[in-house]
Amino acid sequence: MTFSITTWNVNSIRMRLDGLKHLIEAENPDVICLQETKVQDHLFPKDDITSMGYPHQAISGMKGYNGVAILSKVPLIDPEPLHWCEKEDCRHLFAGVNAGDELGELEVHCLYIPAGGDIPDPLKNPKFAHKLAFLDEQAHWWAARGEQGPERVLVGDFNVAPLISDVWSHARLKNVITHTEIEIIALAALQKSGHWVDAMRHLIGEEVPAYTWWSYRAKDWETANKGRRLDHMWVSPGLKSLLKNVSILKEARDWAPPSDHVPVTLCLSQK
DNA sequence: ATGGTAGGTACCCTA
Repeated sequence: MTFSITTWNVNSIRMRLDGLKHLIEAENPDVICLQETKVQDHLFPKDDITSMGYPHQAISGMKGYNGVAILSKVPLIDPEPLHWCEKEDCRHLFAGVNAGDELGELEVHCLYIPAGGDIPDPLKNPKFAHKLAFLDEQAHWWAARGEQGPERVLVGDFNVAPLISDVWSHARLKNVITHTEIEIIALAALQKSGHWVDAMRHLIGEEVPAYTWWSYRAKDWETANKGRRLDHMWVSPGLKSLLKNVSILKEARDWAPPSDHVPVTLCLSQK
C-alpha cells in the first residue's frame, strides 16, 4: 500500500488543465499540491478537476497572483489557509489526509515561498526582504509548533535552490536570487526548525544534478539545460523510513502550453 | 552586459 503526492507550480491553473490531465495519467497521485493557481476561489475550475478524479479540493486563491490548492482523491480534513508577513497573499494551505491504514493521517502543507525579485540585497529590494522575512517567520512558527501532532509533509515552490547540484552553475548563480548564501542559510534554518527531511535529496542523492524549473526565456530549454531545483518535498522524521521513490516529470516542460516548473511526485510506503 | 518569455490584468505587474 502506497501513498503518493505531487507538487506542481502550474503558473495559472486555468492555462494548465490539459497539463493536469497529463500529470494524472502519468502519475495518478493520491494528492496534488498546486502553486501559482492565479485565480480567485469562486473562479477555480473545480468541476473540471472533480471530473479528473479529484473531488476533494482545498483552495486559497486571489486575483492575478500567487494562489495555492490541494486536490485529493480522498477527503481533506480541516483545510486551513495561513498568511505570513501580515499579507493576505495566498501562499500556504494545509489539510489533513488519511493516507491509508498503514500510514494513517498525514498533515499536508502546500507552500509558495516568495520569489524575491532580482536585486540580491534586502536593503535595496523589498521583495527580497519579504522573502527572507517569510522564511524567518516560517522557521519560528515551525519551531514553536514543535513535534506534536501527526506526521507532516511540506511541499511546494520554495524558490530556493540550496545545493550546488540544484543549479546548472553554482559560479554563475551564487549572486542570483534563488541561490544566494543568505537565502540558503534562511532555508536551512527553516528546515532545521521543523526537523524536515529533504525527501528528494534523500532518494536522489546529494551530488546528482536535479532540476524542477527551466526559464521560459531560454530558446531551447532542454539543450541549454540551465535548470534549478526550486520545488521541494520535505517530510517529518517519522516518514523518513517510508520514502520509496521520487519522480521529476521532466517531459512536462514540453507540454503545450507548459509551466516553467515540472511536477514532482513522492511515493511513501511501509514496504 | 543585456534581454529574453509567460500569465493575468488593464495599459504594467510578477515571475
